[in-house]
Amino acid sequence: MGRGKIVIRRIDNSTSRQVTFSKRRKGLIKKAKELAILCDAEVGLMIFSSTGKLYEFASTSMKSVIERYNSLREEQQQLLNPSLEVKFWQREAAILRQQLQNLQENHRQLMGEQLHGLSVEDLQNLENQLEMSLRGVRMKKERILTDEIQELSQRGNVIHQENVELYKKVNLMRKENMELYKKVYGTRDVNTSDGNALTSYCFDSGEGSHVPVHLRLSQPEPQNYDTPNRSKD
Amino acid sequence: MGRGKIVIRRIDNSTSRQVTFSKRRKGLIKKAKELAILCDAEVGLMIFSSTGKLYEFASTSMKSVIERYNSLREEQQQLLNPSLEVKFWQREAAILRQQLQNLQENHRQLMGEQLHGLSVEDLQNLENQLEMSLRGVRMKKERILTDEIQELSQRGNVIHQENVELYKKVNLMRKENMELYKKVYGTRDVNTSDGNALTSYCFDSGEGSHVPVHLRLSQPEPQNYDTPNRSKD
DNA sequence: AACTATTTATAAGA
DNA sequence: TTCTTATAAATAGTT
Repeated sequence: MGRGKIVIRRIDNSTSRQVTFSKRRKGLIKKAKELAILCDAEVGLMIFSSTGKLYEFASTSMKSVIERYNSLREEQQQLLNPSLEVKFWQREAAILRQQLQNLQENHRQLMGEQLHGLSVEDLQNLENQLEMSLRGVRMKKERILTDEIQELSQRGNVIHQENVELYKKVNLMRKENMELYKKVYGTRDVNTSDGNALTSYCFDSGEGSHVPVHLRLSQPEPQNYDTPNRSKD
Repeated sequence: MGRGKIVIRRIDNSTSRQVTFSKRRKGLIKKAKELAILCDAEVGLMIFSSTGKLYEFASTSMKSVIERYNSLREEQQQLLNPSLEVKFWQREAAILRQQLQNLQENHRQLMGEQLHGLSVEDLQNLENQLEMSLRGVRMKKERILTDEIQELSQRGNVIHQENVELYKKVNLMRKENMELYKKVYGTRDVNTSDGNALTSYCFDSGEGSHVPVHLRLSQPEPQNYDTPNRSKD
């Protein structure tokens, strides 16, 4: 991650070590912040430089982090206030914090935003009605859209069928034209004769290959589009 | 540092958040280790996941780091005599308990449980919230469907254009055929002559009018379906 | 959990 | 210390 690769081992040069400490400490704290924010974690970081200077970061407060840590590492309770009452409240707060976080998680998953000051007896009925009405609208709209897709597919198929029929006719007529042409001009080279009658032959044979390209119109696609729609819901 | 740039903000998706937590926690601890080794520093790192699980790193021992930290924060420790500390945690617990109750109430309301004393204003808020949560999914689905409709419309139009071109060719060839026919059979009535050459003429003139029917294929529809989507949300 | 295209961190140099 | 730049490393999105 720099001009050259380095081995992770104590930097002998004091100045270099100081510079690297400064850079990396900054980077480490930045990453600790990002982790706390991105992942909703509580992070505490304490760094003592080789000269004894303290640098710290805590997503909440170092006190809170240490208390929490100690409540999970009870043997270190002695480091702080040994009062039983303090312990009691620490544990209480830890439990509450845990419950709060669990509930927040659920709540966010449900709504994304917070609701305030609601408490009414018919709220459940109302919510159910609301959801049902929204569901109805949604289904209706989807029905319309999928119907339209089918309609379009069918129209496309019909038009394509006509396309195919027209090609057949063109080919048929070309053959007839050929024969009539021979009857008119005998075995003479067609390219050297009256161009007026020939333009249409060349026209057709030159472009005849580009229609079949569109033969597959909307036959497999409607199914393919449907599947992701459902899996995304 | 990844396939795309990200904004440092809580990751909404729980699975993504967990994966990212796992990756970045590992990276953060690695960097803490490196800093301690490279720069001869004493580092302590505590990470509580959003589910409350503790991950820690200490270059020496967490006990040592916390002791050192506390000894450097002694002035603050002294401010927190036992009685003050108890008050601190009582306050902490009270705040958390209040938050928890608020959240629990909201949660129940969302789930349609616990219902007492509903006001119209609260109801409106709830309705809006529910609608908002549904909006995202709905819009995404509709986007997919309307995209598919446009795709089908365009394909239909392309094929229709080919159809029109083919009709032009057929008419052109019919004219040429007519003239050639006259040259072969003179002014005799065409209907009494060799039927082989005639079938295609009748075929075309009989069906020439039904293609323009499909000209309007799905030109106004995509816009019409879009509008109600927005007004309904 | 592995893969890789990208972004980010940072070693070296000024 | 801070800036710059070439390069190593981390990691976001994907499979």
